[in-house]
Amino acid sequence: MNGHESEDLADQLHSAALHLLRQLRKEDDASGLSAPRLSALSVVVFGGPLTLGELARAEQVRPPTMTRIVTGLEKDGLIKRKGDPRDRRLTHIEATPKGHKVLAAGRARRVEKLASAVGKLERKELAELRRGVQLVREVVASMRGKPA
Amino acid sequence: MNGHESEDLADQLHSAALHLLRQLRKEDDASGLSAPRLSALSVVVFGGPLTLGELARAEQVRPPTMTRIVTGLEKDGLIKRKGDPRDRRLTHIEATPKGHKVLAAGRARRVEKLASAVGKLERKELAELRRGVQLVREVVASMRGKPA
DNA sequence: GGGAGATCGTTAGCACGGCTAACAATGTCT
DNA sequence: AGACATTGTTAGCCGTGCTAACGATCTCCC
Repeated sequence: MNGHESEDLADQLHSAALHLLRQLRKEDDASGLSAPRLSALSVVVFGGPLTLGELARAEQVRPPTMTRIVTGLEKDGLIKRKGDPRDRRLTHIEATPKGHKVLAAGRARRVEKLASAVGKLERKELAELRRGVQLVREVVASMRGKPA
Repeated sequence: MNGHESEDLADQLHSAALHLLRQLRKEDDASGLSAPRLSALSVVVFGGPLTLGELARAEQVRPPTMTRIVTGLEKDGLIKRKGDPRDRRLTHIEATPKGHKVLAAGRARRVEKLASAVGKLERKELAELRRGVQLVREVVASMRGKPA
């Protein structure tokens, strides 16, 4: 087994993700949204209305955590809670127009940042990066599958 | 400009990093160390003794934050503070034998996890992933260069 | 119908990590 | 010696993650 290679790769992946998020966080601060809130908002905007529990599972956090994230987003007027008439335990969550707008703005900001950071990358490298991201997604999915 | 591509890539990179870290955090929990602590310990172990300020810069956090991380690591007996006789403002930080051991163990654990997650990846994909990680590192470095 | 149990979301309370502001201690430089 | 800079710490705020416990609601089965 190529233990050494995997070992290095694990560490570098870990480190790269950590530092990338620290950088992106700074940028996303401009929208007044933390990474978890932005991520959750994104899911709500693109994933249509969904319940709090579904959102928690999608974001891989526990319900109490999602309750607070949602509360924060609602306080900012970015999303809205809606009760379900058929099952009154459920809370459906949907994005407000402002939510759509803020997400788009943050997206634009991040793109601008990434664009400058990616400026020196050749078209070919862009494709390689995209491929790498895809592989990371697969790895994460694989990890989720077999817990520990 | 290929705005659409960059936009998607930015989001996916963001999301992938976020979810990857959430998964790795669970694994690293087994060592009783959070991601920031583990990362800092790693720098100390491989980067030799260095001052708290240097460590803070390396980890891209503010000194007060690093003070607490270091305090936690010291309480666990993984690192040791050492005063500088020549400049008594400085605090040198070095890993204890236990620190080396714990880091190695966590590393092994993570490798095991990654190995299973990567099991379905072909050798070629491994190389692609490595390439992707390298590009992420460059992007992060580029971001650091031009702040905002 | 009615009670047992499952499910959903919330609240309470803990630990941690990020920040700024303010401070003491120390070093440096004029 | 005195003014200034640098280093690390403390205090205090906010956000994120968790578990435990709870109320409300739904379901299922007798």
